[in-house]
Amino acid sequence: MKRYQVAAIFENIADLLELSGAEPFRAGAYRRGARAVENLTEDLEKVTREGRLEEISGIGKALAQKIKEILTTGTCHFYEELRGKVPPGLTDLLEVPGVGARTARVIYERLGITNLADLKKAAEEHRLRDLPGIGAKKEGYFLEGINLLAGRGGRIPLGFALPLAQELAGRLRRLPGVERAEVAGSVRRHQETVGDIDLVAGTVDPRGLMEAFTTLPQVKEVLARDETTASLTVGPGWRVNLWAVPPQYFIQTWHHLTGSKEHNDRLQGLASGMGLKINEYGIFREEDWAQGENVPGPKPGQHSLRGTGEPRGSPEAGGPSALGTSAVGAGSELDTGEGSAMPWVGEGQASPAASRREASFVITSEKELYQHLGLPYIPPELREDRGEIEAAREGSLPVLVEEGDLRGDLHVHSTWSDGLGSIPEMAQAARRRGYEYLAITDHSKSLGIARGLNEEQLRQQMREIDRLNRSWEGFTILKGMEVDILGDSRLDIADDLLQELDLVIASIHTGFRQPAEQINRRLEGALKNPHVDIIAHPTGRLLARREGYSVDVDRLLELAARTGTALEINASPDRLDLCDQNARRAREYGIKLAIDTDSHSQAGLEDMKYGVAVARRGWLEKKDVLNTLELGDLKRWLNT
DNA sequence: GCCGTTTTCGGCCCGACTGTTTTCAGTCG
Ligand SMILES: Nc1nc2c(ncn2[C@H]2C[C@H](O)[C@@H](COP(=O)(O)OP(=O)(O)OP(=O)(O)O)O2)c(=O)[nH]1
Ligand SMILES: [Mg+2]
Ligand SMILES: [Zn+2]
Repeated sequence: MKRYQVAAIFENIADLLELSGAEPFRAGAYRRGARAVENLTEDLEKVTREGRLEEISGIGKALAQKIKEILTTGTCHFYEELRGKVPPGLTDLLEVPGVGARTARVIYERLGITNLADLKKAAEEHRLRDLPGIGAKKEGYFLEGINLLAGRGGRIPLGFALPLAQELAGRLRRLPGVERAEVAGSVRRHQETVGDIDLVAGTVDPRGLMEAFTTLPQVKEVLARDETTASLTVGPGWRVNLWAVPPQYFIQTWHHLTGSKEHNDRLQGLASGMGLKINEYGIFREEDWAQGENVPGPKPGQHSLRGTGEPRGSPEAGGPSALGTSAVGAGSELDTGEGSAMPWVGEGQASPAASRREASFVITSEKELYQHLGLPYIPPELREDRGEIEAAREGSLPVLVEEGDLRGDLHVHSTWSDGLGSIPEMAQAARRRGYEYLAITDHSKSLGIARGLNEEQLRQQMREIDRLNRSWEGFTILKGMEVDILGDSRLDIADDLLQELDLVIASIHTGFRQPAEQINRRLEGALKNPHVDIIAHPTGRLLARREGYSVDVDRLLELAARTGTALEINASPDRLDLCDQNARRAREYGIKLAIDTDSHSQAGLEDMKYGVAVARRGWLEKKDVLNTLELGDLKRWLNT
């Protein structure tokens, strides 16, 4: 857990360095260092003890020394010194759209402003417009931005974003002229929460596409729109961006906009080491690129709707680009006409400089793109610069688990406790999904609010399940329970009864405020109990609603590995617990993971995809996942 | 500050747009 503290300090140092006008690459080194520490799968303190810090890519002598210092003292001198020189409040100003380090610095140096409230006041009093590099327009944007910040929602949970994005992409796909429409950005990478929804379409009729997109029934507000990009909000203010590109650019642009930024960054670095250049328009040999520079053509930056003095965010005009990467080939005289092969490119049309070059290779799939860089295909879930490039180069990328590999669900509730579906109903839903087995794991008695089962009720339920299992073939209900881990680390149900169950899940539902020490003791009790097979939602976090209880994850993993206990990836979209990074750590410990929906209804079984998303982002292969086993093997595993 | 199938020094991802510039820096995706 210390690693987040170190990462936060490094991130902060990077901001403060930029604000102080330091060499940008030096600040960048701290940012890289922050990410390296955050993405470390090993226990940071262990790596430090063993003197292996400098083996981490991005950590050199200076950062290693600072990590040691932070681990022992909680901070470091350099950081404290920097905070003395640069008011730490200045980092808040960076939140304002259009305000970067440079601008924040000028504002501070000239006006002494160090917080958002003062910035707002200064903007209202028109004291910003006289500063160098700032005029009346920027001042207006800043003010607008500050006001927007207040009402800004947090990130969107994937459980909302993914279905919405797929629905929107599906609608776009059906429009005339659209050859492809796909989800990009963090949604495609299946991040647990996303900042916005990014969509890309390859079309011969961008204008028609934009018109249709901005008038979809879900649209709440159109924030910005020009001929090739649009940004709007749906639902409670969730932002959706669409880029339209000519069909021949689709793959490159889709890949570029899938990111992550860090992954793109690394790929581009890799390319330049190979004498190649890669951008959203194609892959270029350096020679070809240099040649292209001489290609005569219209000057870039002539979008007809740009710079018309429209207010920012006007639905009619773009204003300052709502989407930084501008769509390709927009011109003032768009020929949207009847299906010509290259409808976007024509004489006398303005197009950005880079897009006027002809790519050295024709790319028809992302796989080919990676091939040109000497790499195997890297699935979107891995594109985070968390070691996937190195693994790809070594040929050691994991073969990621897929939803189709799963043979059952091991954590499901029924009407016997707080579920909405009866046992037969849940079983039927599981069969419809093609599962071989389903574990019914209702709550235990101490969880009165969920109508937890006592010993007698559990025995009854077990008899009912036996009856049902005798009534069909090719499908098995496993007798299980989600046993509550009590405050004193005992389990809610006695061992002799647990022994009779096929499967025992243990989890914590109370005492969330207890200190880590106590939580870990409780988990330890469960892990050491020979009847406990799986720890459910091991950190207790609720996405965007509740921090987990404080638990020492490294200790938990160590003990789970030692006791041969599986850990859950709870697929319920508001849990996703373990998270991707912890799942990956668990895998490195050799721990088996169970991807479970924790369904309280038949529909809940469909949440499995979110659990699989977490598993894939955690680099899990089929063999790492308990419920990919066929029934016989699963039973053997449960009995050992 | 970090790093090396191009390097131990000199790079560090890339492109587009905007305002305010007098020819480009800052910001963003
Ligand atoms: N090469 C490059 N690509 C970028 C950069 N910033 C963003 N992109 C690309 C990759 C991103 O996935 C994509 C969309 O940008 P977003 O800001 O929406 O990021 P993303 O969707 O990854 O995360 P989010 O959840 O929206 O915050 O654009 C950059 O600095 N360089
Ligand atoms: Mg995004
Ligand atoms: Zn449950």
